[in-house]
Amino acid sequence: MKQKKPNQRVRDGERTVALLKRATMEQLISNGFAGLSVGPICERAGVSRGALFHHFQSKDHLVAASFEELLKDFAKQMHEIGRNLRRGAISIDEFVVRISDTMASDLFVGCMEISLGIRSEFGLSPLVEKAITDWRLSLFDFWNSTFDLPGFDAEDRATHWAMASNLLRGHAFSSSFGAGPQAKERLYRGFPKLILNCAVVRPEQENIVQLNNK
Amino acid sequence: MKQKKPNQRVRDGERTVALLKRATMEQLISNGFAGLSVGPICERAGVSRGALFHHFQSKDHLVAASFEELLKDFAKQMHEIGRNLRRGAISIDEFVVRISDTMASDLFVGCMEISLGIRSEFGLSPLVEKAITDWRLSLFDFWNSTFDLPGFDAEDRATHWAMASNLLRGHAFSSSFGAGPQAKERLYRGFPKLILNCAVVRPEQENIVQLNNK
DNA sequence: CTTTACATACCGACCGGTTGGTATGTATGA
DNA sequence: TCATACATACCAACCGGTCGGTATGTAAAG
Repeated sequence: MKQKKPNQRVRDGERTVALLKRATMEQLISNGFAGLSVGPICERAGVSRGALFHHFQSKDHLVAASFEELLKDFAKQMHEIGRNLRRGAISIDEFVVRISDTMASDLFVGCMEISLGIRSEFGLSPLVEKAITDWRLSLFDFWNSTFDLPGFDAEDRATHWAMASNLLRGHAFSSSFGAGPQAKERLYRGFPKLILNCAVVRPEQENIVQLNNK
Repeated sequence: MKQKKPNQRVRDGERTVALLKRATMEQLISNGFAGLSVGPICERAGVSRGALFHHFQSKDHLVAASFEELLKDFAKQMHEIGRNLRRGAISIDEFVVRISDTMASDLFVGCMEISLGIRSEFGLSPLVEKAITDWRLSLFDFWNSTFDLPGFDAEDRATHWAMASNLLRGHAFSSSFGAGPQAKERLYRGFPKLILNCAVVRPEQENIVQLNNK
């Protein structure tokens, strides 16, 4: 009988791992890659150092695992926004506001930190490589499944998404850098004009060819 | 007798300061903000710790001073490219290649590192604030003095530059992140189409209203 | 032209504190 | 009894920064 009585002592590996991953991303976002030390991470998670190194063979492995989850969350949010647009739940203007705000959120700060981090932390790089590739594909997939671009061939579509994502990335960067509130308004005006004038929202029913499953 | 025998000590303050600033930016670019320690910086510069702290009251002051120079170099390069376009020394296509390559260079990696760094290093932030503001103005100035945008009012122009710079920033970021070579080609195609189709290169003779002198 | 005095440039040992990682011990549950 | 989950104490390496002392340049005094 697996009666689930409330434990005093928490002895739950999965929970500890989840706490550690969440604490790692919080610490990364608030203190940067340079301030990403195991001490504060453990404190945040309410877990001892021993527990950390019991579940992860090194700090890099913890960081990589946490980052992977962050990327998944990120992609999930973008897909969700696209789905809402196709469902008609939000307008195009609202769509633009939401994707740019998502891009300019803490999630993306985390991505930037890691991206710069792996330039010098050679041990971390191979651990996150695959997650980043998957993430890129997933975002391209989001764009393709949200918009149709009549008359565009494959390379045109790739260029179109490259420009759209560059715009959002650049905005995200300057925005978490300390740009004024006008920056947002300008993106809300400029993005649809430059990027979406040739795009058509795919109808909800349309079945999309998935580029990568899962 | 003041014979100039081969000295152990060089004794040239300006030279030492310049060496330290250069070494700091090199170290920042190659090892990131997290790897920006005074030890390696001194080693690179061929100078002792004592000399460093003789000329700079803290590491943050050194970093700020170095960053300031990097931003000036950066802005100077952009202005130079704009001048070459107006002189007719380079084509529009060549112009696009050069500004996007400059944006995607090590100089910008340094900017990103510092930008993220000041999010958590509160001591550094006030030391670089002014330099960043000046840099922003200088780049906007570069854009305005290079292109005329017929029919655009002040806010339109600001939005236009915001989009152009966001595109370049986003490209720079993904490019130093590990994007493939197609990313460049796509920017070379997409940037003129989206951004420059409504812009006219100002003639060389035209006198430009300077937004900020120096 | 010397001698003396003093400011500046520089060196490298050293300090307290923090880092990622480990070795060891203990509570828990099957 | 025995593997697992976690805590604690500890380590060597490294961190930014300080300090006493030395080399060097300059300017006034003799």
